[in-house]
Amino acid sequence: MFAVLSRAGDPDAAALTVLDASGALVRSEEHPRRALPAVVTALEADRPRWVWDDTARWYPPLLAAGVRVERCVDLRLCHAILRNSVFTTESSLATAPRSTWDAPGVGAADPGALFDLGGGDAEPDRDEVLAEFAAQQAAVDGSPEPGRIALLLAAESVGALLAAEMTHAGLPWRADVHDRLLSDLLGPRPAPGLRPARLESTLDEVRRALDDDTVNPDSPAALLAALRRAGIEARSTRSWELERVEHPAIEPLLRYKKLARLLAANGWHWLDTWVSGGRFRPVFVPGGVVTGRWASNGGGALQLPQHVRGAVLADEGWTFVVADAAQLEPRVLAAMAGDTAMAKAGQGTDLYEGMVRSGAVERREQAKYGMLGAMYGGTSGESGRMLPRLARAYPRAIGLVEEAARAGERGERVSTRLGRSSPKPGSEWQRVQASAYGDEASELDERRARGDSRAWGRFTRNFVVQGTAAEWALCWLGSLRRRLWQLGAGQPGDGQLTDRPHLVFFLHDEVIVHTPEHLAAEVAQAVQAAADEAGRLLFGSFPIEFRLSVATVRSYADAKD
DNA sequence: GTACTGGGCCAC
DNA sequence: AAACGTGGCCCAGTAC
Repeated sequence: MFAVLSRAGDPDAAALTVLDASGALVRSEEHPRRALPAVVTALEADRPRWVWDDTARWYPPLLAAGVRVERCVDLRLCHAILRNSVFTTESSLATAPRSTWDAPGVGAADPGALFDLGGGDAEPDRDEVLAEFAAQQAAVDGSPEPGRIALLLAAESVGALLAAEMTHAGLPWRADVHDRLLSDLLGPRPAPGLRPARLESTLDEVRRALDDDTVNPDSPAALLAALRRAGIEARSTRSWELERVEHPAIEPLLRYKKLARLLAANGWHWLDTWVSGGRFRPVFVPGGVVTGRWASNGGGALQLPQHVRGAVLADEGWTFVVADAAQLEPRVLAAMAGDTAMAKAGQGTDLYEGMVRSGAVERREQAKYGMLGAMYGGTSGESGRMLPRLARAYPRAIGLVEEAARAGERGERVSTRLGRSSPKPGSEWQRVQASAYGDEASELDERRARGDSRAWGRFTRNFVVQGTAAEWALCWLGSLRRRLWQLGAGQPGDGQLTDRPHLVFFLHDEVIVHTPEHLAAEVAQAVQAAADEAGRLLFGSFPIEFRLSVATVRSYADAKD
């Protein structure tokens, strides 16, 4: 059963259209928007799949009213997948001209879209939503891989629910602890426009050592000039480069850079802007990255530095279960390539250790950097040296990424396990390639074409692995979400999402669950069970293990080993 | 004032 | 070890 929500004639009302499992109309009605929480709650008992144009439009007001739904179809996210997938190229959805369904959705709109009045912010009406839903079902039904695509659409959609739920719940964040942490490192909070005391005194040290009492180290150009005047032959002011320079100014300068970065990125201003009511509420953007990873808006949720994680503290009587998937990408690669040797190396152990034990390489670091290089397209250093040995030991896994790279170099699309496909390279790329084959092609043209071609190959090489890992992660999230909700049932006050164990953070291969303390052990089991389920959903009976490192901690800072 | 770019650094 | 994938976001500097 499907329950379709859309715009009604009256802007203060919404249209509800109920379809049976075959898509036949059951009933159609209109409700005032303020009545939606009650209407949705009543219908949710029948476990419909809610169908709407954009989860970020419909779900937050429901959550604010205390209403959680079990499942949905996010038509905009699904459209983006079907539009581009090599599994649905023949569908009328994929061959139709671009429409408002191809525009970024609510909350994901780029600033340039402000002038695009036909953009994704315009709410489609009932007929438009029903037509799009039908077109999507037809695209799936006509696909050579309907099962995979359908799973991907379901996973993408449950991700959209979860993204809204995590923003709603927020990541517990103790502003007082954060403030103390900043004061300890930087000195007390200064008046606006002034540097904190510790930063100021560190700056003095730098200036004295450079014999330059005005240099601003926040300006790379000015800093580089000052370093040169002091006899330091640096090509840039990057920390990793400066680390190798012997000069009394370097140590305080590196210390200054660390402190300045902390202040700028996660200082008091960040705290004022992004933390309120004891919660940090980033906006997650499902499907925001071409590979299918999530992006985020506001507060830099993709880059919470280790320094400040001590401020992430569970509520009284609650705790965190923090889990991350160990060596997720190489495990995903092993499974998608059907590389039983690599899969076996990861059984019951750290994958890289297993690769050492199997004799492929001597040291864990070699396995790690070798695999990272193989998945990113690295050629230099340790990773480049290890590639031939890895290719001998794991020909199927390495062969898969090499093949993806060659396809990208030719300008072809590649796909993930479930059928998310890479975009075609842009017209400029095509032009550069074509120019290298022209009669008057210069050596420069050829070099540029070769460079662009390899760069696109590195993108497609990484796309298949990163994108399939993102699919695994979505399945993991979806399964975990369901398990957590069930775990919390029957607890006193289990009506609200945040009364039960619930997800509060997700980053590529890592989750944080906020849970009442007495349920922590069951949550930890659920997290692993969900990982196992995700593995089966993507790879069936292929013997790949998805190992997690799971920590039950009151502070996020204590989660890393 | 706003828009944009390059340098730099954080995360996975 | 340092150039090799995906992001967000800060600052300085420049153009308008």
